[in-house]
Amino acid sequence: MTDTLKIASWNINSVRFRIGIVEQFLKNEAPDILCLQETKTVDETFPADAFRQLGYVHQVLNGQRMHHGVAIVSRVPIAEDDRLDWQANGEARHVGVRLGNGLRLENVYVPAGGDIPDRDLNPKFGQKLDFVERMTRWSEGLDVPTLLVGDFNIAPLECDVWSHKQLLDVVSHTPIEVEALGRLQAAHGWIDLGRRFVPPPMRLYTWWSYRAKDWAASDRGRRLDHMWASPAVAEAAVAHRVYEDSRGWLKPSDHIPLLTEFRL
DNA sequence: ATGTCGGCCCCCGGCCGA
Repeated sequence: MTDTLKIASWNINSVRFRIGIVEQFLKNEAPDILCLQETKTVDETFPADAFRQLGYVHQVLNGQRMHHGVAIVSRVPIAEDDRLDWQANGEARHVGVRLGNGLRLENVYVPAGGDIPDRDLNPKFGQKLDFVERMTRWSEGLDVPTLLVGDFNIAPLECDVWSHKQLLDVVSHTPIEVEALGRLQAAHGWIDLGRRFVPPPMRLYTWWSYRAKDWAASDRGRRLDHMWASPAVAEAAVAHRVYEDSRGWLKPSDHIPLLTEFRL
């Protein structure tokens, strides 16, 4: 008997403000597990009941006041929850769990990194690079099948952005970030599921700025969100897609959900 | 350079971070 498992990841930009579209997404797609980033709430005011009513009774939260915050909600049991601080400053940017089948699921919100791509002029950029470096050290020591998902805030490939040339100096697509992300990927042999299923040079974006007059018409997107799998886990992935519809919904997040289906 | 969001509060307009 084969068992399918559908896992979603979404930077929601305030889970309380957008709980309505989260419910809509869960009703439409019925993933087994949803990983959220930028929940922007402490755990006490996380909309736990709304998720419970849709069957997502297993909830592992790592929230904080005002900014950041991550969560995993699930219809299947999750255990051994873990919260790592890859920035060493107390911000809530990671939560990990283990599934019943042994798979580890790690949900991360990498710092955006500010506007200036220079760690001397902009400490936030340095913190972002240091965060990715700590993830790299962590990846080197990984010895369990793992799925790493979330908002990495880096679009590595030329076809991951609307204009490679115009974004070379824009934080999220600078060579220094792309190289750091490359070292992270190599540290565990991570398989980029997005590009396994939508290979270059195909267009694949997960984020469109709120500042565009018409996000769909200008289509100035970036692929900032990712799902990376250990090699053995990637073998079990049978489908992957992004849910672009939700960017056009009322009061949307600027990010869209990613979905991967596994046959285990 | 701009644009638009959500959340916050010496409470509702002006910031911060994205």
